[in-house]
Amino acid sequence: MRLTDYTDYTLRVLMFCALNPERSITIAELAESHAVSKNHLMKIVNDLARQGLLQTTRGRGGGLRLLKAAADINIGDVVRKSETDFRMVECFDVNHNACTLTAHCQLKQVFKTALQMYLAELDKVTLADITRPKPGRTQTIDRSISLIPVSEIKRLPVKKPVRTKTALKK
Amino acid sequence: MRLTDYTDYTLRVLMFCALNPERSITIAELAESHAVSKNHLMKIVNDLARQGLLQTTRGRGGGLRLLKAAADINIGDVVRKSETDFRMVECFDVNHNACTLTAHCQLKQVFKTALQMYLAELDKVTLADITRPKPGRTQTIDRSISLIPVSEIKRLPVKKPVRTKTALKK
DNA sequence: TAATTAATGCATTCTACATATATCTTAATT
DNA sequence: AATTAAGATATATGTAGAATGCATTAATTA
Repeated sequence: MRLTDYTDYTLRVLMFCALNPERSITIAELAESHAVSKNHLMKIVNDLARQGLLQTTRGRGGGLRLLKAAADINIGDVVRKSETDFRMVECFDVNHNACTLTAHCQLKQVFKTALQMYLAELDKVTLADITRPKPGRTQTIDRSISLIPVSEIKRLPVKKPVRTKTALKK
Repeated sequence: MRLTDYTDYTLRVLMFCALNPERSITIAELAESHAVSKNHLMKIVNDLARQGLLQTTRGRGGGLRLLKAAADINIGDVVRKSETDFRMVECFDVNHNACTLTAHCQLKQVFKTALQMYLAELDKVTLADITRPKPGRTQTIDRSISLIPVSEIKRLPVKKPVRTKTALKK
């Protein structure tokens, strides 16, 4: 179960803008800072603009700007819109009443509820919440997000090997 | 955000066994009933056996049997073990303290909590819960799970088109 | 009008998941 | 003993969706 990088970058774009509200951000700048392809970011930025979250201006001096206050941008909403689907269990569909007899539909309900809990948690958070510097630290002057290159991240041993499971993990 | 079919089938195998506790289930039977490849199911069954959930016996008359009471099999545990990873946001890792300065790590925390909520919901449910026939219905005699073929399911218009988003969905 | 920036569409690559093939082991029946 | 029915294991192939890349167009401003 994972979210796409697309969603990840979507959030980063928003955060970057929220952290630099006084100026216009270019896609090129984001691309360099996050070590992602400009093209990929363009789609993301474009989607966000269509959603009314970003103002984009072309031409010299152009770039991106948040159209809403960070406190009015809900993370749950953003994730819901950037993920393509939330398919949990691929079970039966309406046109078969077989499922009313089997217990299987109860499973469906279980996952539905779990998903709701997940999203409800994200709904509690706004962009402002996650771009507020943590308390108990002297506020940094430059608030641009500094990130390690994605290329490096991918090499970190975060992921479990693969589904080999030749040996029973104790 | 989605779960794999692997997890889906894992649950179905367990449910099938739970619904037919009195007899031995063969992989061939499961494969036919669920319209999935035998090979795929074999891996699943094998994993479940390694986890100590299933007893498998080879040879004529062999098959599968649950090793634990359905009420003692927790859905959260099953899902945790069958999914390969739960990566939400691909952000920084320990060896970079940069993240302590940025707000980004707060995002990480948000997703971590959301995931916990999700799994906590599944932890409330056991295999017995989801194989208990719904109340308010005469209990069916044959309790084998009847499923429509996966091939058909896949054709149902459950999924959102794709991420085209050429037009702003209102 | 030249330079800078985003918009768009299409093509390509990559990867995890799903499926297939083949061979081996174990056990029961005859 | 031979045969058949079952699972075990390893390897290979197919595939859908995500991630990138490339090329062209449109808008804006100096």
